[in-house]
Amino acid sequence: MRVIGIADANNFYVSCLRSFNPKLIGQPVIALSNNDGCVVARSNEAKKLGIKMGQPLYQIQKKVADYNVQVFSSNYELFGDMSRRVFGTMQRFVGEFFPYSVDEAFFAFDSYEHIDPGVEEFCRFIRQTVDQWTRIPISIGLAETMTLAKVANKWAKSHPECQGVFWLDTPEKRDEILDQFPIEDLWGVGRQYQERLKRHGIKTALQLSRMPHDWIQQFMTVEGLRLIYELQGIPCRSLDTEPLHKKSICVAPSFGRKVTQYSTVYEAMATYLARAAEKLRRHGSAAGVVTVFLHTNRFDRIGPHHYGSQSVALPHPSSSTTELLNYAEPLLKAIWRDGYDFQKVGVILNEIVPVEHQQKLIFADSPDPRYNVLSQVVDRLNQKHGRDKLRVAAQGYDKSWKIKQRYQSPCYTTKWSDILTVK
DNA sequence: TCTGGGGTCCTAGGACCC
DNA sequence: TCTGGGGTCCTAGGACCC
Repeated sequence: MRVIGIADANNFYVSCLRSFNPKLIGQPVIALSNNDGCVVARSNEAKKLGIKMGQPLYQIQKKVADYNVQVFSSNYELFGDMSRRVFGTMQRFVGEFFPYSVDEAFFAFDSYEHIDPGVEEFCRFIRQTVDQWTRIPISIGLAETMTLAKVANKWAKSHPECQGVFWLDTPEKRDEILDQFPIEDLWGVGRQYQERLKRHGIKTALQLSRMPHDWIQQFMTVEGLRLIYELQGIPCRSLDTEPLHKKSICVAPSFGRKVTQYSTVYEAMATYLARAAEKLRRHGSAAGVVTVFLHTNRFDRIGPHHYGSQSVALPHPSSSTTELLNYAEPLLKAIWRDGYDFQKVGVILNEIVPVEHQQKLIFADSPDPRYNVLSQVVDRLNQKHGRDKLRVAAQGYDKSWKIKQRYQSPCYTTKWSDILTVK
C-alpha cells in the first residue's frame, strides 16, 4: 500500500528567527511581507493575541506596543537557506520527495509494511531529527491522497497528543475526522467557495465529500470534483507538482515610496528584469514573451489612478538581460503617463521554454550567440563577487525606490558578518 | 504615513474557420 | 416567431495556493 505524507514547518519564518535567537521563544513574534506591509507569519503567542494572517501592520500597531510583540521584516535569504536545510534533512529518510513551497514538502512511501517500528513512529523520528539539526518544528500528515494528507497535517498541528504526526489510516478514522473538519480549512476551498458552500448548508468536509458530482462540478469546476474524489481516498493530484520549467516568472515588488519620475521607474524595471532573467538562466530556460505593467496604489483614496500593461512576443526566446531589456523598454514607454504617483512596476516573462528544446525558426533571425556568452560571464562574476556587482547601466545606482525593511534580522547562515559567535 | 509577492488552473466568451 | 453546426484559438478574469 502506498501512503502519502506532507511535512509542514510550524510558523516557518518565526521558527527560523527563533532557531538563532532563542530569546524569542515563548514571546509573541511576527514576520512581515515586503515593505513591512502585512503579517505573513505569527508565533502561537501572536496568534493568541488575535493577530491575523495577512493583516496590515499599521492596523495592529497598538497591540504590538501593548504586548511587546517582536516584529521582523522579511528575510528571504535566511528563510530560503533554512528551507534547504530542513528539506535536505528530510530527504535522507524518504525516497520520493517533492518540495511544494518554502515550508512544505510532500513525500511518499510505496509500501510501508516493512517500515519498523511503523510509519507514524518513523515520521516522529524524522521530525525529531529535523528539530535537532535545524531547530525548526515540523508537523506531518499521512493518508492515501494529498488532500487527505493535508487534513491529517492540520489535525496533527492542532492536537498535541499526536506528537506532530497523524495518519488517516482507516476509512472509519477518515470519516470521523472529516466530519469535524470545517470546509474553509480544506485545501482548495478559499473565501469565495466557503461562503457559497455555507449558503447551501455545507459546513464540514464530510458533507462536501458526499455531494452529487454534477452539482460539485457546476459549482466548483473540475477542481472541486478532484477535491471530493481526493477526500474519498481516490488520488486525483500528481505528487510531482514541480513542473520541469515554470510557465511564468514575475518580479514586481512595490516601491518603498511613491515614484513620479520616469527615470526612477525605468531603473526599477531594469533591475526587476535582471532578476527575472537571472532566474530564467538558473532554470536553463528562455522566455518568448515579455510583459511590463505599472500602477498607482489602489488603496489611495485620492486619485488619479492609472494602470498600464503591455506585452511583446520576441522573435526568438531569450534569457539575456540586455536583449530582454531592449524589448521591455518600449513597453514601459508605451504605458508611461506623466503626473501619477506610481506604487509599482512589474515584469512578467511568459512562453518559457527549456533552452535546449528551442525551436529553430527558418525566417527569423537566430539569436546572437554573444548574448549568451555575456550572460554567462555576468552570472559567474556576480555569483563570486555579489549580486549586481556587474549589471546593465539601466539599473542605475539611485535605489531610493527600494523596499522598506525597518525590522531586519541577520542572515545567520549566509553572511560571514552575521554568523553567531560563541563566547 | 502605513495594505506582499509569486505562482497555478479553469472557464466563458469573442474572433475566426469551413 | 423564424437566422446552421461544429470546430479552434486566444484572452480576460476568477478562483485558488503558500
